[in-house]
Formats: sequence, C-alpha cells, structure tokens
Amino acid sequence: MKNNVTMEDIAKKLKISKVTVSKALSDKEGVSEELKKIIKQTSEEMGYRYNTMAKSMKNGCSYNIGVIVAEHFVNGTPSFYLDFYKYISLYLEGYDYYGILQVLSQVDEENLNLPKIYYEKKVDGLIILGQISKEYIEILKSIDIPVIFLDFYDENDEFDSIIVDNFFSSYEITNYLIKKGHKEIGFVGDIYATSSIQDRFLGYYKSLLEHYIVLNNDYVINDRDETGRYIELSIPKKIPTAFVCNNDVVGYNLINKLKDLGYKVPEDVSVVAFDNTIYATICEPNITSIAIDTEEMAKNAVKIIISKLKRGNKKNGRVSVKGNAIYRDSVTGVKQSK
Amino acid sequence: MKNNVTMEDIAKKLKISKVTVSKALSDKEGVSEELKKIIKQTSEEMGYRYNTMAKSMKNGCSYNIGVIVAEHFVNGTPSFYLDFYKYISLYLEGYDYYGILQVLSQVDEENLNLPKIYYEKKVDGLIILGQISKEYIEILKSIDIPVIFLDFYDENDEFDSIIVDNFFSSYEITNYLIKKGHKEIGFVGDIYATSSIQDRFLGYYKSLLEHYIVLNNDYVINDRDETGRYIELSIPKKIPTAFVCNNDVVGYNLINKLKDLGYKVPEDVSVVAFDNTIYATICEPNITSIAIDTEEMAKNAVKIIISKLKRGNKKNGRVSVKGNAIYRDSVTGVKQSK
DNA sequence: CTGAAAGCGCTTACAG
DNA sequence: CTGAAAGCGCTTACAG
Repeated sequence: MKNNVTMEDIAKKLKISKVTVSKALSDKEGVSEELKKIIKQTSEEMGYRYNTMAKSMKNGCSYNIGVIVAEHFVNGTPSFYLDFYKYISLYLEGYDYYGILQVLSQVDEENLNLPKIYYEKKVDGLIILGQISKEYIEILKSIDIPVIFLDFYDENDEFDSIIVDNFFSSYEITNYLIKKGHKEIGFVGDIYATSSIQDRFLGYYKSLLEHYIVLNNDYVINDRDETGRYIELSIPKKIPTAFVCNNDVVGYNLINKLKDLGYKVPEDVSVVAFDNTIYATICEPNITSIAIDTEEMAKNAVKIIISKLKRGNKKNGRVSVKGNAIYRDSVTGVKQSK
Repeated sequence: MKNNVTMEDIAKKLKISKVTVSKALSDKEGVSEELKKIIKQTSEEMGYRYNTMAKSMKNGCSYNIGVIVAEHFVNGTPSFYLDFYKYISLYLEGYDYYGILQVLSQVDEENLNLPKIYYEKKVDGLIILGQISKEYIEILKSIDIPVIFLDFYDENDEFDSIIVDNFFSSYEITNYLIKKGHKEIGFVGDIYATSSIQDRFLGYYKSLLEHYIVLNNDYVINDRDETGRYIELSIPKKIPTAFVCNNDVVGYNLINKLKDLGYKVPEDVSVVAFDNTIYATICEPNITSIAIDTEEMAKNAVKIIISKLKRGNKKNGRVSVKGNAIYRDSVTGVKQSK
C-alpha cells in the first residue's frame, strides 16, 4: 500500500548519489541545471514524496506548533477559539509549519500536566489560546520551547502575547459616536467584572475626556450581578442619546428594554456594542458592533512564534490588535434625531 | 535552550546500553524491574523527553492524521466543522495520534492539488470533513494512505464515510409527535433541494406510513426558491397540529409566521426542527430540535481511520449516526390543544 | 558539479 | 537479563 520511494531509489535509478538527489529536490546549489531537471522529473514519475520526518530528525524540529486551549472554552457550542485555530493553521502553512490542536482538559489543567505533545517532542512551540490558571502559567515557564499567549496575557509579562485592544477599539467607536454629534453617551457594563469590560469602559472614558465631555455616572449602567448573571437594566430617567454596550448580548437586551420603554432605536437612542456575535444581527435594528479581528490576531501569533523559532526566543512583549467596527443600523446622527 | 537529553545520554550516565534504556522506557520486556525503575527515575531527573520523530522514522508512521476541510465551510462565522475537528483531535489523542487541520483552499480544490501534508508525508491518513467536488474525490483515489469522509459520502462508495442519519432522526422525531397524539403533521422544506432535506422528509414519511397516516400534500410546504433563498411560507388554510421543519431557521420563520397568523405555539401548533442551532433558542418558544451528534460522529471517524491504519485499509462502508433530540417548549400533546 | 561518510535518536532483530 | 549492529530517510560538512 504505502509507496516508499526514497531519494536513494531515485539515485539508484539514475545511477547517481542520493546526496545529489537531495540537493536537486531542495533546490540547493551544487547540481547542474540539466541533472536537476532530470532528477525532478524522475522523482515525479516514481511518485516520490518528501519525507519530512527524516529532515525533522536531522535538525531536531518537528515543524509543528501546538495550540493549547482549555477545555471549558470549547465545550458546548462552536467556539470562536476554534476560529482562531483555523487561522493559525492557515498562516502556519505559509511557513511550512503545521498546527496540532490539543484541548487541555480540566483535570490536566488542575494537575498541572504539561501537554502530551510537549513531552513527545511533537511540537517546536506552543500557542496558548485563551485564559489558563496562574498555576499553569507557572509550570509553563519550565518548558524549553517558545510559548506565547493568544487572547490572554499573564500579569507578570513573562510570555509574549497577542490580545484584543479593547481600550483602543472602545475609544474609536466612542469617537465615532461623538463625530455623529452625540454628546450624551452612556456605557453599559459592570466595570468591575472583567479586565476587558474595564478596558472598554476606559477607552470610552478617554474619548469623552478628549472631547471635554464630563462623565455622567448616571449614564454608566451595570449589567450583571456578582455571580456574573445578567440583570434587568435600570435606564436613567434622563436618557443619553447613545450607548456603548460592553457586548452584543447586553446591546440586544438594552435595545429591547428601550423599545419597551417607548424609545426608538436609533431615532431616539443610538447603540453600539462589542463582539459582533449573532446577537448583533438578530436584533431589530441590527447593532453596530466591534468584531474581534481573529484573523489578524492569529496571523500575529504565528509570525511571533515563528520568529522566536528562527531568530531565537527573544521577548516580544504584548501585541494589541484592535477590532473592526461593523457598521449597521443602530446608530444615527444626533441632528436627525428628534 | 533546547534540552537534548537522549536515551544515549541516560545510558551513558547509567553505564548501560541505550537498547536497555529504550526497552525500559517503553515497558518492553527484557529488563529487570530493578533496572527499569532506575532508568525511569534517571530519565525523569535528566528531564528526558521521548522523541517521537525517531520512532516515526523507524516505522514510517507520522502518528498524525490530516483533517481536510474545504475553505468555504469555515469562512465567515464559527463553523460547526471546527467543532468536529475539536472532537477528532480529542479522540485521536486517545490513540496517541494527533490531528493536523488543513483548510483546502478554493484554488487547490479546483486545481485538484492534493494537500501538502500528504506530499510531505506528514500524515498517515486523511479525514475529509464535509463535501468536496466530484473531481477532487477522483484524485483522492490515487492517494496511498487511508482516506475517509466525515459528514459527507461519495456516491460511488469508494471511501468509507460517517454521515448524519437524517432519515432515522426524522423518523424518530415524527414518531414522537405521533405519540404525543398528533395525526395531522406537516413538513416544511424543499424536498428537491438537498439530499439531507430529502432524507428528513422520507423519515417523516416513513413514520406516517407506519402509523397509517395518509401524507397530505397540502401539508408539505416549500421553504426556498431555486436559488436556495428562503421564501415566504404559505400556510394552508386548514392547518396541521404539528410541523416537522427541515432546519431551525425554517422552524424559527414558521413559528413567527404562525404567530402573525394568530396561532399559538405550541398550544395550537407544535413545531420540531433540525440542527439545534442558536435559532432554536432565540425563538419564542424555544424549539425542540435534533442536534447533530458531532462528538459521536468524530469518535467513529477516529475509530475507523485508526483501524484502517492498524488492521489494513479494509472497507467499512457508511456509518450513519443519528442525532439527539433536544426537547424544548415548541411541542405539546394534541389532547391539551384547543 | 558530484559523492562517500557520518549522524539525527530511536527500534528491531539477533547474540550472548 | 543485557547489548552490539544495522537501519529508518534524509542533510551536512568535507573531499575530489
């Protein structure tokens, strides 16, 4: 079944040495153009397939990158982490590398078991996708191949990471609202809940500051209780003309709440949100939302890990990638509003 | 940086031969328990990691399985094919195999380029995820490693495949409706559009037949035009007490349509659908829907490809995996209906 | 421009 | 129970 044509076989057939075959096939110098052509042709005819593993043995690289994602991120419904992985493997291919996905089970994470692909030298580097426990980060330090984080960073900054630029994305979308004429702008989200909500709040705040708009605390609405469950939104009597919501679900809830209250979106109130999930599009009107730039982030992750492999494991620090605003129908200029 | 402890190093330290080390570490016989223990311990101390590649070289297996998915299936929003992939890599690990995902670009599919991972002998087998062109199937035949299809099958049955049992799933859910007392049951879907809709229709029909319920053609409602776009559903004057919808989106549309017409769901009309997507849960009421058993299908795919690797590339034929009904609030017994 | 030799880190017979 | 030898399929110096 398996064809096992090797360079040796080609060499024998052509009565030359396998060294020459090797050189010709990998376009190294030291073979006449003539011979090279013959070798390549014969190789095709014989159905030769390059054996990456032999090469790997020689230079001790597997040409694989492990992508580790904690179990709870990919349980249940299709996760956008798998979308990250898709782009990772896509860009990896451009460097002749391949991705090996390994789901880190709850048990392995708790027991601090390093991934099997590491112990088996299956991979030359590791991309950690999403958050993992502090303890696990700690043991990751003992690993002797490059490790980077994607969509997460460790507080001690020992590992390079690629993260969403929540701050800047929020700043930009708030700028956009202000450019549209809005001056009374609210923010929906528990600013103590997660660091990403916090950054989104801060970006919103910076935009206000830059435009000399005073932050009105009545306009900052909490969206969840201590357990993280969403709560009924309490809309202030005097309502702003626009809201920045920390995610689509909240945007969706807000819009429905506003409609119940008799407000029109976007005529009376404009709404923007984050994440560009299905909630942005099942909502009436469809919500202008900031999409995480999964592709750009994955591309950066690949670039960084490859450079660590090729040019030594130097520090790169954190790379922030801002989102893409997807403009839809939930925003209007404040002039036309009435 | 790279630690490069080899068996040889362990052997030297212990002043024994690397053969013995090899045997001890892989629990082969021919080493005294005593020595084995010492070897294992020393191996740990020295931070030895097994080099899979060397093993691979010896027996010519890469211990990787390629998973190929056509570009258009994973473009845009998170795809459930990536969910398949997650389970594939999960189950593969149980066999000490790993998955390498390769997205087959439109261009490569059209030009009939075999995956790079095949040419580079990176993988011992291929799982094709989702539909690919007839021409591509044809050139896949020239491949000398096992190839199987997941969620797709070729008409000529040259490859083993794991598919959704649309027929049986539909049959079961219709039985469920009948058990609930329904006798007037409609079907929503263009039965000429795709083979999966057809199978779902046929399963529904079989259930009717078995219960001596005559198929009423007025109850079979088309849901899309020739281009595949969804159309306005034309509800018959005399309405059945239940509907089987070929997917959630259609179920969602149907329910909204029924509500517009003044019917109550499920009080007046019960509705079931397929795929268990978000549309089933954003709908009021939430729709009872048949979820594709991604995990079971992936598990089967892995089992089959591994067995082809180990026990020779024998034919397995088609394996159908039925879905899991997720019961929600869109169905009620016909007795209570009024 | 061409090739003989050594080596990457294991495992598999085969001897002792 | 232990180990010397050969080999998996390449590539990398080094000679000629």
